[in-house]
Amino acid sequence: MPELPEVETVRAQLAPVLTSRAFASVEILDERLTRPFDPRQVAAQLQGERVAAVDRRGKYVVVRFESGLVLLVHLRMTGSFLVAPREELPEDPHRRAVIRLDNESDVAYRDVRRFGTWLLVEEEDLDEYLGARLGEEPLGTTFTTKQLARRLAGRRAPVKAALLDQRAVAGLGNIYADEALWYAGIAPLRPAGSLDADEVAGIRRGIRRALRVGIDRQGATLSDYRTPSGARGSMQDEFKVYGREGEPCSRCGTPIAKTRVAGRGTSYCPECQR
DNA sequence: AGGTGGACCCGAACGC
DNA sequence: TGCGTTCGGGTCCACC
Repeated sequence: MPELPEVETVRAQLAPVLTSRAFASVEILDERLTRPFDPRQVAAQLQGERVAAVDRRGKYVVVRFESGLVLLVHLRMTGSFLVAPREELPEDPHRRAVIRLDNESDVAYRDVRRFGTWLLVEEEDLDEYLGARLGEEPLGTTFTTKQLARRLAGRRAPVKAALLDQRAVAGLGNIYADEALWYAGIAPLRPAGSLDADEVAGIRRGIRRALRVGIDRQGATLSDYRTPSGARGSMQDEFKVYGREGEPCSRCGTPIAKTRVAGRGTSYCPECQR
């Protein structure tokens, strides 16, 4: 599933393809993608726009145009891009949109489960939109132990649930939350507000470590995820707990356990996560 | 107010 | 073999 490392990999591959190019034409094939807005109108607004930059915030891909228009893409669970030379995109029943650039490239957007979204906003409204939904960037300088502690203080929810709240820290999903808690040696069911300063510091380090490893490996490919060049990530080979139920913990040898936290499948080591 | 659980989707995995 | 059922995952929203 695309979490921060997967989205960052997508951003990094799309940036050189899109930057300074204009959208010659845009075709949106699924009305859900732009809901509640009319896909024909969104496509018309995008046509002719020239890309100034491709950024990322949390799990959003942020395509900035020279005009000040911004396209916010959220891949949700199965969204992906594929870049191909003009007219060479393969057949794909799950294709939801096609961008034809003003050079020799086409960019397809596919999404099996159709949860992904494209939203147009004006640059002046961007910070308000993202600020209402997202906390700090976990790999940025403003993501401090003190800042994270403030976000967790007083919360009775399990720390795993708190880390999945994008307003606490932006970009973690089910997989990297579990990985981060394993690195930190903290049990996922611990009430978020019960953690002391050292434990919060450990979680901050665990988050950054899990995400950095994920970016290094170009994300994790479980079933659908591909980078825009069609490649698979290899983070799944580095998982410490996710999907490793019954296998020995690489730190202490205890079999990895699985439970449910806040309605999510949650993998952890029952021995060395306290 | 803060926490939980359902809805949205659909392919894969599972059970009979 | 073939069918029906369950599951999962990010976010929003209704409900407690």
